[in-house]
Amino acid sequence: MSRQTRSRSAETGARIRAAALRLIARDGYAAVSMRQIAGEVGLQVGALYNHMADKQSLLVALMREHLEALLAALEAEALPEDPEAALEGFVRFHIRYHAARPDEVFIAYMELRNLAPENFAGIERLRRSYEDRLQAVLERGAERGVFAVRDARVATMAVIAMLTGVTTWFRPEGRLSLEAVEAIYVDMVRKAVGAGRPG
Amino acid sequence: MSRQTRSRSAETGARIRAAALRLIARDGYAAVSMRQIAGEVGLQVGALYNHMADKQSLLVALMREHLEALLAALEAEALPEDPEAALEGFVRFHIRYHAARPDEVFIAYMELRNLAPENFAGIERLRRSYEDRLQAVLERGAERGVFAVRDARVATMAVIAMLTGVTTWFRPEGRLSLEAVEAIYVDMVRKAVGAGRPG
DNA sequence: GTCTATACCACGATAGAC
DNA sequence: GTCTATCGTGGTATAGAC
Repeated sequence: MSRQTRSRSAETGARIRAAALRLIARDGYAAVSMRQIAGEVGLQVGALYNHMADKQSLLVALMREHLEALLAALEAEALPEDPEAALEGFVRFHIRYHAARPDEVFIAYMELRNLAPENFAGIERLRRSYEDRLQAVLERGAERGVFAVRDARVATMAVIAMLTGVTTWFRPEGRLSLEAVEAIYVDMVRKAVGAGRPG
Repeated sequence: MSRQTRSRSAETGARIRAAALRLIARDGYAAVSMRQIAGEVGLQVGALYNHMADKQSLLVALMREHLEALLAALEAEALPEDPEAALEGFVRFHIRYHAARPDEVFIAYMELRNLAPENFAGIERLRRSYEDRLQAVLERGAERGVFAVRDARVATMAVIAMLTGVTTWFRPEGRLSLEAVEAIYVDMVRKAVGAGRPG
């Protein structure tokens, strides 16, 4: 009854977000209409507004869900304490997680400008919190003298940009397996931050 | 006369593209209306169509102009033949050129999905041609044994993603000067591709 | 919670006077 | 080459019946 109603409603909301995710990743937030999303789910436009306040909050929900899941997954990874091992773990995790979710990644990076300022701030905080995990690894390695990093913040941004870039060209059916790509990036990132060098 | 008319017309076209560049970089192609662009230039909507066939060809013109200028500027740079020197030259050039043109860069990377397929192909060819300049440097270095690169194509994509990422956070009034940022990236990129190591 | 119907507005693009 | 005016379409969001 009430439980069934609630669960059915929650399910519809999830189906709406799933459809919106796919459409927005393909065409962009501004180019996707509420009518399109409704059609994809088999609803009329008006029914969407039983599940969200407006179009903007739909976008916010997609980004927030993605970033919170990303953070939770990184937590679950439980990176080792050793900086070199933690760095390799982070690189492999980031590539694997992002390559598996190209739609979410695309939206979270490209649709930031469509967020109202108050929403932008919250999303940026989540992203920053993710970046800070990598930065902490680099700083720990630098302190211990196992990494040679001139500026941990810049190195963090450089590594994340490099890794996220994989989603723009990687195709599962392509020349290289994901495992092979991970290995190449682990190698490049390790070298970039001066890991494994004679002290 | 006819010359004046032509030059005035060309100038209006340039002002339209400049306004469109700024607006599209800020709000996205789909979110910017022809009316907005016209208003910015001080024209009525209809007048825009004296200078372009439609909205799509405006976007194509912006991207094409950017990528052609980028390629020409790289040519003008005349990278040295020595791989290590050429790599440093490319890194500094790419960061400097892109940091100075955030609007163009943003559009060229983010609005690809708004291109009709036939336009997409041409734009992608230009981008690929730019990437190939870096790839050639990496391959030459690898052949001579001065770089340690497992896969030149992947390394190319990794380096470009890393460098272009600078535009997402760099601010001239920020903590680091552009010169300082360049130096940090030269260092990281050199290490990432194994330059300057004992043979 | 979904439906039909609609309010209200903005869109890209074009026509024709000047 | 720019203007005014308009066509035809589709946008977000809401109202009220069921």
